[in-house]
Amino acid sequence: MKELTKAEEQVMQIVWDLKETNVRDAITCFPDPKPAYTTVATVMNALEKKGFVNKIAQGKSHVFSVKIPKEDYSGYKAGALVTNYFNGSFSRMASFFAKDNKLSIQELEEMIKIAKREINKEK
Amino acid sequence: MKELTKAEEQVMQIVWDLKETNVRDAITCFPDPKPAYTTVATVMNALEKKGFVNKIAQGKSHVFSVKIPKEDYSGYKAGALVTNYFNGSFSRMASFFAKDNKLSIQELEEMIKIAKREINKEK
DNA sequence: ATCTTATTACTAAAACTTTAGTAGATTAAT
DNA sequence: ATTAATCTACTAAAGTTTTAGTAATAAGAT
Repeated sequence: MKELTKAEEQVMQIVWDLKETNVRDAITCFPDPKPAYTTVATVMNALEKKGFVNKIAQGKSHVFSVKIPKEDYSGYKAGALVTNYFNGSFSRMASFFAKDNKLSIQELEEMIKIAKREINKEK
Repeated sequence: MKELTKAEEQVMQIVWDLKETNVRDAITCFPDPKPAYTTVATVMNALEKKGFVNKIAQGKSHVFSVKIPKEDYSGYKAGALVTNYFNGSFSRMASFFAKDNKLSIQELEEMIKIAKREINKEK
């Protein structure tokens, strides 16, 4: 999996959001001050070259659509984070979040449910 | 919290590991081909400027020691990941890991324990 | 058909990151 | 005290990323 740079990631988040978009529409999703048209176009082309989006001619412009789903990249990034910052242990990360009160009761209960469901799957 | 660049992060991981170190010792932790002495020294100084390490003269050289604990930066990175890739929901991330069979039974049980402990804390 | 507007491909300037050299200072050895 | 080795501060080249301009092209309006 190729890495995205900051700028590429920002544009890619918009593509993931919209599923598909042309340059003009993508720009409207940027906070002010909005980047130049050609800036976004350049990044879009980089995303295509890296295989993250498809580029299809449509009318006088191009439509860029998701090629690598957000989930794929999320998984890649999450895996790297756990490896580099939590000794490869997910529960270590969970414990970190829990300690910091970053998790609501609801989220904790949801986590228990998920964990139990997975444990039963294995049996 | 300031962001670390790739090179800075690599050096910082070594400092976190060793707690404190001079440039020469840090270099031994690099895989071959090892970077030049001055390269590591430059990055160390950048880390000091960013407030991640302390720099103390000791004998003819300097000792760099952890100033921002790994946990602080880990938390920052994990928070950003959850925000940007899991809709701000940690349990969504947990579920993602669980589905992918990236979690062992042991880890899942550990997670349940952690969650239960936290839930009881709140009562 | 000409003019205007939108889009793209190509290019490049500006900013940032990485890597390391050089000169000078400090220490250690003889 | 001269020499050798090590370290730092400063500087800068090389590489990468970000941003956007310019020229060419295509579409739409009158």
